[in-house]
Amino acid sequence: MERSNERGDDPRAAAGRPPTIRGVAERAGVSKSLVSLVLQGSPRVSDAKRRAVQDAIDELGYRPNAAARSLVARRTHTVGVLLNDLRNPWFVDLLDGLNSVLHAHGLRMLMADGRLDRRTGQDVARTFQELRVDGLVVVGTLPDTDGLAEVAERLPTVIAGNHEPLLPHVDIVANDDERGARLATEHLISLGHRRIAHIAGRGVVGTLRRRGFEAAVRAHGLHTAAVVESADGTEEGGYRAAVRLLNPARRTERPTAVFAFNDISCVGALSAAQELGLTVPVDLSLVGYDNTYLARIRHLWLTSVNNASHDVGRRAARCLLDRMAGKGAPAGHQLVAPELEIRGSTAPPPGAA
Amino acid sequence: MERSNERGDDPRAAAGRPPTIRGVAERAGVSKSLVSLVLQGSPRVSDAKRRAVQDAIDELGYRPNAAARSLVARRTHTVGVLLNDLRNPWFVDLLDGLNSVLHAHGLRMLMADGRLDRRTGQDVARTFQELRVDGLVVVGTLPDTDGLAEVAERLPTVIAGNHEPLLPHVDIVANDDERGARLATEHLISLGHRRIAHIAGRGVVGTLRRRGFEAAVRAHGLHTAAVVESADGTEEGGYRAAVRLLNPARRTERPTAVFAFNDISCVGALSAAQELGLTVPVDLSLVGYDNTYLARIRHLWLTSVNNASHDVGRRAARCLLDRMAGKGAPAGHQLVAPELEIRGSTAPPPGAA
DNA sequence: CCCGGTCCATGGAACGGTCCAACGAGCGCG
DNA sequence: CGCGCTCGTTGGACCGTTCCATGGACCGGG
Repeated sequence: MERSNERGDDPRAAAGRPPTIRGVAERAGVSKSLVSLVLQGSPRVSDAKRRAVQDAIDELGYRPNAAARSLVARRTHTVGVLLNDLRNPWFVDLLDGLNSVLHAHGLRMLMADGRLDRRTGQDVARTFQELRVDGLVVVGTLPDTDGLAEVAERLPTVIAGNHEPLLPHVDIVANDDERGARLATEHLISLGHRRIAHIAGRGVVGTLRRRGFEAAVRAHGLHTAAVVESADGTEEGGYRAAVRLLNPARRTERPTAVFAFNDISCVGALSAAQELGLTVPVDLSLVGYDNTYLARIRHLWLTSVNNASHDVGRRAARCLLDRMAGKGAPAGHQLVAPELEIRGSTAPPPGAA
Repeated sequence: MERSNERGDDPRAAAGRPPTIRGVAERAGVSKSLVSLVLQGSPRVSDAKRRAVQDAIDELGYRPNAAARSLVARRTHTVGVLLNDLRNPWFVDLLDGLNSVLHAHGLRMLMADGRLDRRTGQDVARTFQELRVDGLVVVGTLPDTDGLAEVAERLPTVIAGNHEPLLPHVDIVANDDERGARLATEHLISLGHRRIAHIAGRGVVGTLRRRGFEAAVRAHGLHTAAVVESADGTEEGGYRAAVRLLNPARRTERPTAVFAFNDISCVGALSAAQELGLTVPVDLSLVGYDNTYLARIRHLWLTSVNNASHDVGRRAARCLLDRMAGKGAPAGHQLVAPELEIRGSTAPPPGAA
């Protein structure tokens, strides 16, 4: 088929409005019902008419109107994904996992940025509710929990990569942060470290990772030498916490290893170490969390806990599919086992044999 | 209002389906037309009835159905944003800029990941067309250009942060990559560097940045000492290109400065320098592009070209608004002036006075 | 030849909103 | 007192689909 840029003879431009199913029907010389059948791929249509309809669709450049369709079908085949904090790209693998499963079930994903909620006063969850998406996936931490609670009453909802809020019929899928933190800490202990510090993060995830750290040091009788500094999960926060921890004034008590809340604050700690003249991993070992591409950068090459995002995404998708199928199960809480990814930022402590 | 978890007495759960405008009307003892008027904030409604309707809406938890609404109004007040490569978060500021302007005009943004096009065979642009979004913004490079051409014939479309494809009625807004590359290169030249290399990237953006580099070195008569290595815009690619450039075998000819296609490949070059025993910026100066948060990490602290993403986003939004207003102007091509952000990865060359 | 069944095809009633024409009440004015 | 105007409110048409009930053509069997 030739395509022309001149508006005149292009049948697609004939009407000011986009072509409808009636236009297609008229052009193909059939009823709109038949066109509808062709669109659904019904087998009870003769080949001749099917072809005629298909040709008309192509010639007009017809696209079904999702609004009209979902109005009567009462399904949109669309899942809303609420993202937050696009700057911290730990969720990218999670989205891949989500999409692979959802797409296999004929669902498409639309994303919205939850950060904008606060910034501009729009309620993104509400937008998805008005669009009548078939389901909702909340990725990570959400600023506004009240709005979500209301929406989740009506819409199959799953929270992925975070452990809160706990809501009546909302499943939670995340990596086992406490276990991941234990893995990281035990790795340091097994290398021979005795004075280990933790740079903590905020929220439930922060609490869990801190708890895992504390459990591990306690289990090995190292809790008296363990320190925890609070931070906010940013590079700046990690830097400042590390400066406090590595303060040269109390040199003898300085930790030989630091487990940070996430990769980005771990990088902050790395900078602090460098400024204080400490070489990583010779003088100081560092472990991050999330195994983002930051950790994989050669120049940083951080040992980090892989939070199994892809798997979390896939499982979240399956939970959502179950909910959408109408199984009114009580809210579940799935934990996926994280794994430690050992790279160049950890080694035995300075005085080790 | 008390909220209960028991389904029995919650009026919201009365019907299996979500409440409609008729349900609200019935409960408020008015006609559905009046409810509609209240929803639009019409002034020709008595206060008493307005309150009654508002109460009914709250009690039922009513949310207007966007599908029904857009069907008759023939507007969705929604703009589709096609993202690509979520792993490279240079576009985050761009989205902020976009959103600020679009939201001020009563439009909401929905995002979709274009990478999925190829991976799973879904056509995301088509999805937006079926949803009848009012406009489309393409952010960055798109895998499938044919599909876009077709959609752009029907939908007001703007490309942001990339210079292609060139389509009949599609505006392009991006930073002036050629100029940014000149800025970066001239900064190195003014520091005293004479042997300067460029790690090139792919696509039109890659070509433009390379062209800017070449123009600058030529203008200063340094083109005979200039080298260009091809790469793919990844850390790995930057690393490999840098290894080739800094090869110790031809030590005397080694460049004293490298301008990389983007921050991430610049980080790759940084790693290569480190491995070869070169100290940045003492032995080697590095400049990146995009001024992502990578460049701002203390431990990296790269001099980088700020691509003015926020501004690009705002301008793209304005272009789209103009197109949506029906001004059938020919495709425009706006360039926003980038600025150099000088940090710690650049200094005078080793032998400088 | 008529009847029942199969196979394609069709008209029309939803779906949940918006918007327009129309309508009654109340009021001021001639 | 009646006319016209404004104000607040309402019924109904319509948007573009899906789906259901129905219709006609054709065929084989009684």
